[in-house]
Amino acid sequence: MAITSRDIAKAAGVSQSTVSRALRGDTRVAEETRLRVVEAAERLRYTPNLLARSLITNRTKTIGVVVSDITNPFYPELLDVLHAEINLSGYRTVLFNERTDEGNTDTLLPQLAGRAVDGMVFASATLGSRSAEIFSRAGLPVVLLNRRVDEAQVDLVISDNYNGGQLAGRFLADLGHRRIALIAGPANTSTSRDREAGFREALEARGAQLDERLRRAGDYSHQSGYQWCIDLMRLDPPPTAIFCANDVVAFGALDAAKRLGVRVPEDLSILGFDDIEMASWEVFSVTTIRQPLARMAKLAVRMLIERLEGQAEPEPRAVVFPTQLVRRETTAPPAQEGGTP
Amino acid sequence: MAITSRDIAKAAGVSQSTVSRALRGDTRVAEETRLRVVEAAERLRYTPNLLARSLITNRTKTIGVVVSDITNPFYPELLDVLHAEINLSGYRTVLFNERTDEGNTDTLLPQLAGRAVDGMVFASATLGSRSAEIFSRAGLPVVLLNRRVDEAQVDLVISDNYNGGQLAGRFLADLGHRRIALIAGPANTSTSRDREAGFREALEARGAQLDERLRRAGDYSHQSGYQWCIDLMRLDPPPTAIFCANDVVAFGALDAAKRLGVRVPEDLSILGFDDIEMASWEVFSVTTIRQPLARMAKLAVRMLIERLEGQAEPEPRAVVFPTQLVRRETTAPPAQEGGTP
DNA sequence: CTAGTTTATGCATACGTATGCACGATCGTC
DNA sequence: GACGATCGTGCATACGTATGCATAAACTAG
Repeated sequence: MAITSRDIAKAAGVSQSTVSRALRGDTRVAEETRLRVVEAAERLRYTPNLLARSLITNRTKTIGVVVSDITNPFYPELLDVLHAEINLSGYRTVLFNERTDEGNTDTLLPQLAGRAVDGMVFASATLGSRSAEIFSRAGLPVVLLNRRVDEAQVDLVISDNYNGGQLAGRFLADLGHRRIALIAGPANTSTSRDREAGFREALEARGAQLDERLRRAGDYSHQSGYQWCIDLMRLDPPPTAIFCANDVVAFGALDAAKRLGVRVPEDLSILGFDDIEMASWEVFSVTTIRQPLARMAKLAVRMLIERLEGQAEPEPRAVVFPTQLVRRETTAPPAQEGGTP
Repeated sequence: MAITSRDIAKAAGVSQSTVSRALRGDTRVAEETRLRVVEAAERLRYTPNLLARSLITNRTKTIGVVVSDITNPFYPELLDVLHAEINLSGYRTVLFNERTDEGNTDTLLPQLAGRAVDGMVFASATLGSRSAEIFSRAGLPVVLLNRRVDEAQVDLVISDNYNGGQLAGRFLADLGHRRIALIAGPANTSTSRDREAGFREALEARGAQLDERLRRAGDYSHQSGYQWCIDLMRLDPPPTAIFCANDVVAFGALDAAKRLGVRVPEDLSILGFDDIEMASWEVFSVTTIRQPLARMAKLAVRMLIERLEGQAEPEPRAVVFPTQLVRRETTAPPAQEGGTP
């Protein structure tokens, strides 16, 4: 049915091995026969069977990318860059959209150990998860993007989330806010943990320690921002600012504020994290802490490829990018308590 | 290095064939030896090499999904459902994020013909594109989701975009609008073409023929909605309503309106298409034409799988889902021309 | 002109699994 | 107790490609 290299061999009057060599550009094959083979291959529309090739070479030219919720706008943005960079390197992208929090590592494992991919990019590792370690130990190159995992001895590309949290805390405190709320991400993510730690440190350094009653934890979703913002604004007195662990959460909070008729930033300041594309949309225009996502994603792929092609030293590398405050329109000094006369 | 079925065979004291049969659940293998094999496999952490398996069975258990711009929120939503359904069926998802408009079908072709996937879901075919046809002709099952391609004899899952356009036109005209603008999608997409055709028909039927000076065409992006909305509102007189070929375009238009200080819906009505998740976010709350995207995506995968498993009749099927108007807060009757005294 | 070298090609095999076929063992039946 | 049926297992091979090794042909050098 399908056309194999043997068919080409027959058509070109050479052996199968010569076909293989000719098409792969082996210098030892004569120019004349190479042309004959290429011609025959094109005429018969031959395309090599990648499976058979991979079986021999033990390389699939495929990279797996794990995200936890592709519906969250944060990931498509990452995925876009990842995919482009992976393609550019001559690899394909296999997508795994796994709720890592549900602990279904088992679903992934067989697929990978089945040598279906050459390497993995984890864009959403959770702290408890041992998947990265398992894969790595199975000899599969792995790079962690955006999140850390404590034990794993793997390549790492993240931004300085602790410092990002500090920037956030400093900024809000310096604006004059004192009743500052926090909507954190999942406890088992390094991003949320580090951002919160930095945030707390900065607040404390300014004598504005985080009131535990103003702390909420969600799952980095729009829904969690929406729901917790409503919840927080019901307090008496309500917070004058909310630090959201995520831009998407900030969008949810903004939505809630609009729903409640709370004016942003006059009555409530909202601060996000990531600076995804949408954060700059006019309706949001959210002040946020920027991570250089595109550069991070690119580097992650490059590091993985390097390791795949065997040019990388064995020791795992960790690259940390700086974060940066981006001022937009969702933050302002708090309103005067008493109001104007 | 890696553990093969031969290692298991040795460990369990049977032949390689028996291992294969035992693990695949062949009934002809004795229960006792089956257990012995399974035990050995687990003990040695054996995972079958999928490449070798695929080479024999000629099935990779992998489905390719093509989207044109994963950054566009429309696609992640589709992708989420597609991926889930594909996983559920025991398949993997290979992602292709190709700007089909750039005609780089050539990048795709070798990968597929290389039997790297069992079938393809095209979520963003363009009218001119012959890729679907090519793949289909190469014996690779293909299903078109969301968009049509004229010539191709392949399975098709779309919604009634023509009728959706009619709903839009009818709704705006019946609200009393007469200066109605259109921001269309790319001319080479069936969705945009059909929506526009239905829209025009409905307007004409109400004596409110589309003014060509109020027509713009973009690329379904936020950016295009933003830019064209600003452009349209500079006209004198400006339109009182804009039908956007897409929710994302509508978001862009809303953004522009906010930027310009134009009140929505008081000064300007905005109507979208798709009803993606974000459309219901409070900041947008955009009136739109709903397509049952989740159901469409699920069906597309099911149809493909059916064809893969060979239970489907050879004739291509086309399923068309109905659309539906969803009223939210971005549409209202036009303001009185003269204003109130 | 011969021996040694280079060059171009083919032969054979391997990758790891699935499976048709054959064969030995076990069972039931009369 | 012998014979056919059934069952369980192993042998051999195939999938399509890549590659080490051998070899034939062409060439170089003395």
